[in-house]
Amino acid sequence: MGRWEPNSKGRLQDAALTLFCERGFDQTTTAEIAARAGLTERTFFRHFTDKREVLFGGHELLRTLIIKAVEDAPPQYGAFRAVLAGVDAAAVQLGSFRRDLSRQRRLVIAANPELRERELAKLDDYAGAVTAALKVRGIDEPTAHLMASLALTLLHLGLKHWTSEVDDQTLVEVVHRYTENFRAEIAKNQ
Amino acid sequence: MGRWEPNSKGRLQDAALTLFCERGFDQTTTAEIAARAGLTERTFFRHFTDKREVLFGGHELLRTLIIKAVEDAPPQYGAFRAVLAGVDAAAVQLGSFRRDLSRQRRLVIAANPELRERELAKLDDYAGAVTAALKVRGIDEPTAHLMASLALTLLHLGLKHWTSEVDDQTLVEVVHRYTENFRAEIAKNQ
DNA sequence: TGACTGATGTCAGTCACTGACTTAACTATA
DNA sequence: TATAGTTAAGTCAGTGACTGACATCAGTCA
Repeated sequence: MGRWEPNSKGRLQDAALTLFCERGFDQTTTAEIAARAGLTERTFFRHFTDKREVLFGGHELLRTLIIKAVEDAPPQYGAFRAVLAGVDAAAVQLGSFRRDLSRQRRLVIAANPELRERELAKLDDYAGAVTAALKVRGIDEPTAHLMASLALTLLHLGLKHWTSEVDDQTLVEVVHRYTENFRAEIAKNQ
Repeated sequence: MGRWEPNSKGRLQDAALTLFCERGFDQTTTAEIAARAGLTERTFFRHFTDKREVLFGGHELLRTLIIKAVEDAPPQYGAFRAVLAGVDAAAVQLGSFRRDLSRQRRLVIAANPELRERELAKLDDYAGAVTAALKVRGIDEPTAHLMASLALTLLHLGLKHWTSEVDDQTLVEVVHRYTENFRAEIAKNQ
């Protein structure tokens, strides 16, 4: 056995989610989270840049996943289809998580404005990466930005539905339905 | 003359923008802003819920303006056109501000992640309001959300261009150009 | 064996933000 | 006109997120 219990970061994340569910985000101090994980507050801030960040693990992984899907989309795909390939990849990944944990996390975030703000920032970070990937495919900057933003909104919406509703659709199916409705509405062009 | 100098809120906003430009957001304390405005820190927090908020005055006004434009769009307009009417209204309003002040503000926000986060939250707030207005027009929730998000991204992009570039286009013109490019790209549908 | 590393602890500090209470000019009303 | 209420501030004493500097000590490597 090592000098310390292993996986301190993961223990902090688990402790935080549990406490946030029990008492709420504001009613939980970083010292309490650390104590529950058998660590000190100072160590919490070595693993996470701030209190909110503890809820957003796995963020970089998802970003690289999306980007890769956009980059690897068939070269004849335009911006819209390329970006949808990215959304699909993310939806498959997110849809493979335990739905109940995703729902817990969503409830905590929904209950707190600061956390919603951070979630938007994460989405924007993804969107920035997707924009860059689209530019490599020859799309002009503003259009790339709009497509990226559209894609992430789509994913976000789908995730909200998937974690709140109790129907049989997979996350991917939900996203596809939303996409088609949107495309039809734009095509009307009136 | 009244007991206090008038327009304390405005003085705080001016003092904040000046200090943020001089030293940066992080290097300025709320006490310093208050002192420069001839007030105390406690009063700062009576006017603004937090330090960042001092940079986002006029927010409610712009929101009602956008919503009204969406609501007042001709009934035969679909979601896309209705939402573009909202963008136009906002662009006209924002485009009427002094470009140099808008640029100052943009530089401060761009230099600080917390401020960018708050700006995204404001955009999301607008988007939520626009979504509601679209639902009244009979648009289904997810499509309304996507259209609203698209509109606000368009506005945000245009504003970034308008405050950074030095060309002759008005904000409204910039937004229209972006819109057309985007519509064309989606219409390709490949 | 001894120097080095790396994850953690300890401690003291700064600063955003809040609650409770106070102050004094303005306003309305008896 | 006196008085009571309102309002926009000030004062003060917190709490808690976050940081920098330094200490510890099991494991590793020369």
